[in-house]
Amino acid sequence: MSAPSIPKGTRDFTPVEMARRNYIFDTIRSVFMLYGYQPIETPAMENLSTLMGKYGEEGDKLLFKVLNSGDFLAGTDEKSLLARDSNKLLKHVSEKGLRYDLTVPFARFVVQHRNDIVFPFKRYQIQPVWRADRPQKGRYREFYQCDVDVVGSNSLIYEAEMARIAEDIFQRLGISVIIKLNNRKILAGIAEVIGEAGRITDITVAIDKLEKIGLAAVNDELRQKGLSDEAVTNLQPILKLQGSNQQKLEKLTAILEHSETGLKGIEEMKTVFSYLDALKLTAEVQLDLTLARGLNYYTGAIIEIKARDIQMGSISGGGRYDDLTGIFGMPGVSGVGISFGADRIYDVMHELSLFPESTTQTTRVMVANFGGEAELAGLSFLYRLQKAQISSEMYPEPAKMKKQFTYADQKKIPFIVIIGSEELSTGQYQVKNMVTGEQQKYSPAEIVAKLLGLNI
RNA sequence: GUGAUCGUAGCUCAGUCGGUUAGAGCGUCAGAUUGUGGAUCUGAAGGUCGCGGGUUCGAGCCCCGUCUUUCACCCCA
Repeated sequence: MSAPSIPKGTRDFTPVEMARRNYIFDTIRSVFMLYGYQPIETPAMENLSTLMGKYGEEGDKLLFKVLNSGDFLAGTDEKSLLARDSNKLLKHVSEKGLRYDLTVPFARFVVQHRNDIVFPFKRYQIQPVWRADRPQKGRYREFYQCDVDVVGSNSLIYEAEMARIAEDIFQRLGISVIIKLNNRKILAGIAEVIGEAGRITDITVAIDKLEKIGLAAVNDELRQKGLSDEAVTNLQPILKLQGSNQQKLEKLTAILEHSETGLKGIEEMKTVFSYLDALKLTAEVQLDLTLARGLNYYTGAIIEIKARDIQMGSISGGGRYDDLTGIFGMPGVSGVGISFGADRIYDVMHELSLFPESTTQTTRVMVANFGGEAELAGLSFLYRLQKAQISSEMYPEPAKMKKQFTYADQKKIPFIVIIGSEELSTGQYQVKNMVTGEQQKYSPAEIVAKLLGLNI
């Protein structure tokens, strides 16, 4: 039999890793709750009809599809079978898929539960998502997203709240970040004024690469996508836009003076900046026009967060979506949210050594096992410790002391209680502090009291 | 999806031009120490060289396929 394995891009997590992951999850969760968000969960699988077409063409390809159970070929027609036409075959053999993000399932959830929800609805959701991507640095096929969203309000206060939450979380985790902001309306306005209103996606995807491949290559790509030379020329001042956020907004106001949408986007951006000011944001916030984000449901603000001092994709991203619920038959409900990539945050913290040493929580007390009557007394005392809410365990057999102590040492258990024949006769148990090496005798009641008081 | 790349003991890695029985450090286990961990010393166990096929008298090493890892593109948390 060959060694067992797990699918490409998936991972096991050891107790040490889980302690660190939980540290991240706990931090994120407590901030979400602090800002008044409530948890929900949705199934790992959604109907394919819920997922398809929400993430762009590329997203559809990256969806994991689940084969129908039973005789999955029953509903297929011979023509597409013989033609090996996977696309046509798909809808007959698969009707479910693994969730690709948490935002679309959330929109579905809101529509389905609209009568039970108080709007504006503030929810958080921490669950894994799956993408059939090729794994690479910071990219997995199964990873956790931690989403906060609020639906049922157009208030730009929530845009600012997303940034506020992000800063709060990353401050607590000790990660220094840059918050990048943009607005789809500004992007739409740009497309409008250069005379290519229908090409927002191509334009944004191309200018998103500005930093990576440079101005010339972006222009080449734009022409290749079919933009006129004139449009590309008109785009240049926008691509070359520099200065402070305010200066950029002023220049943009002039450039977009004939685009109503564009001006609205600028107005929104200014309002968000004023809110951020009031919320005392201290992280660097950049107006970044190259920030586009491929997910095609965003309509207003776009937010993305990158860690400083490290080469890693964005560790958090989100934005405003005006009509995601409309796709599911509930129009006119606007939402805004942000997603934190727990696995990338882990990788950043690991590489920058930001985890506190004490994330691993283990047993606090081990009761040594001497067998016979001593074993029974040990068990009784063990239960007494556990009733007092002290995390404790007993060594399972009367092995050599060396072995029992080595076990406690390796598990970093800070205390050992020794109950042997001598202790049984005096009623005074030995307590060894594994950090200092000190050892003293106490009555059982004293031990419990001491451990509760020590709080180590 | 396209193009590269990696895989040898639990971990990190050596392994010459294709040549006998594949090595080291760390870790593990046992003992030195029969009621006391970390340090030291002694010893031991541990391998289908990712998997499958091929070339060869002979393959860890060469060739093909496959899986996995890492990386770039695409896209993204």
